Amino acid sequence: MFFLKDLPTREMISGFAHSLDVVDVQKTGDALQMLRRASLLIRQLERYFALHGLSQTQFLVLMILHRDQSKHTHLAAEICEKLDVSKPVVSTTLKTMQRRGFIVYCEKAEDSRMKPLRISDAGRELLLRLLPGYFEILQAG
Amino acid sequence: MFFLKDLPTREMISGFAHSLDVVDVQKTGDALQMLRRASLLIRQLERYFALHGLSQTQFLVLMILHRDQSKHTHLAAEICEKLDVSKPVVSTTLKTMQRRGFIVYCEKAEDSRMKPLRISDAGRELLLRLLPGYFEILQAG
DNA sequence: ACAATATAGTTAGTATCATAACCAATAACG
DNA sequence: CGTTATTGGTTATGATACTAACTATATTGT
Repeated sequence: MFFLKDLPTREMISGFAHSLDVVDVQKTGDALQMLRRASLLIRQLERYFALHGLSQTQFLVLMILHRDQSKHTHLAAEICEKLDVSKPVVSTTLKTMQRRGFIVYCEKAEDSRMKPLRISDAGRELLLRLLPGYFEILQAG
Repeated sequence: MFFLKDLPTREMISGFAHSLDVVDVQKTGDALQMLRRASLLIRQLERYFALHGLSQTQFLVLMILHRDQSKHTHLAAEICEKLDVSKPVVSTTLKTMQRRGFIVYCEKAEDSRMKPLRISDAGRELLLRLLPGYFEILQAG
C-alpha cells in the first residue's frame, strides 16, 4: 500500500530522474497521485467490508461466484485465475468463507483432486446487500 | 488490494445500483479501473523493493527522512503523520530498518519518551540507488 | 504538590498476502 | 505398463497491516 501524504514534487522527480531521459515527470506524478487515491479508497472499502465480516478478497470471490451463474460450480483454480491472486490465498480464503457459511463444497467431481464449490444462499444474500454501498463508495472516491 | 481481472460491467453496476439515483456508473467504472491499475502497480513496486531488501513502507520512510534534510532528526510520530499509517506499523518498520542499518537512533532528547532518529549513510545510499528505477516503474505503469 | 490526562512508543493478538515446499491424483509418453 | 511430468489443492513460514491495550514520561489543573 502507498500512504505517503505529501507526494514527491516535480522538482524531486525530475531531479532524481534527470539522468534517465526516459522518465516522464508528468506521468510519474500522475501515477503517484493514483497510487495514493487508490490506497485510500482500498482502505475505505476494506473498512466497509470489515463491518460485515468480509475482506475485500472474500467479497470479490463472492462477486465471481455470483456473476457466472451459468456454471453452478467453480474451482479454486478458476477463482485464482480470475482474481490473479496466489493459490494459497485463494485456498485459505475459501476455507474461512466455508467456515462462515458463504460458500459450500459440492459433491465430488470425477477428478478427485478437484473440490467444486458454489456460493451459498447466505453468501449471495450478503453480496447483494453489500453491493449498493460498494458502488456508492467507489463512485464517491 | 484489488486484483479482480474482469471488472464489473456497466450493466452490472447500473443493475445493482439503479435503486440509488446517487450512483454514477461512469465514475464507478473509472474507480474500479483505477483500483485495478494501482494494485498491479503497487505489486510491481513491492517486487522491485523486495529485490533490494526493502518494503514499500520502508522505502517511503527513507524518502521522508531524506526529503526533510532541514531537520536532521525525526520522530516516529512525525513519520506516522506524514505517512498516514498506524503507530505500531511505524514502530516495527523502524525497528527492522535499524536492524538492517538504514536508520540510526541518535542521542536522547530532553523529552525522554522521544527516540529521535535519522537516515544512515547506507540508507541514503540505497534510497538514491533505488529512486531512478522507482520513477521509471511509476511512469511506465 | 498531586491526581487526571495526554503523548511517545511498544507489545499482543489477529488478518491478509506472498513464496516455497509439499501431497495426491491425473495425464503423457516412451 | 510404468516412470515422469503436470495439475489441484494444502501446509509452512515470513512479511506487513490493523486495533486494542500497555508502559513510561510529561503536562495540566485544581
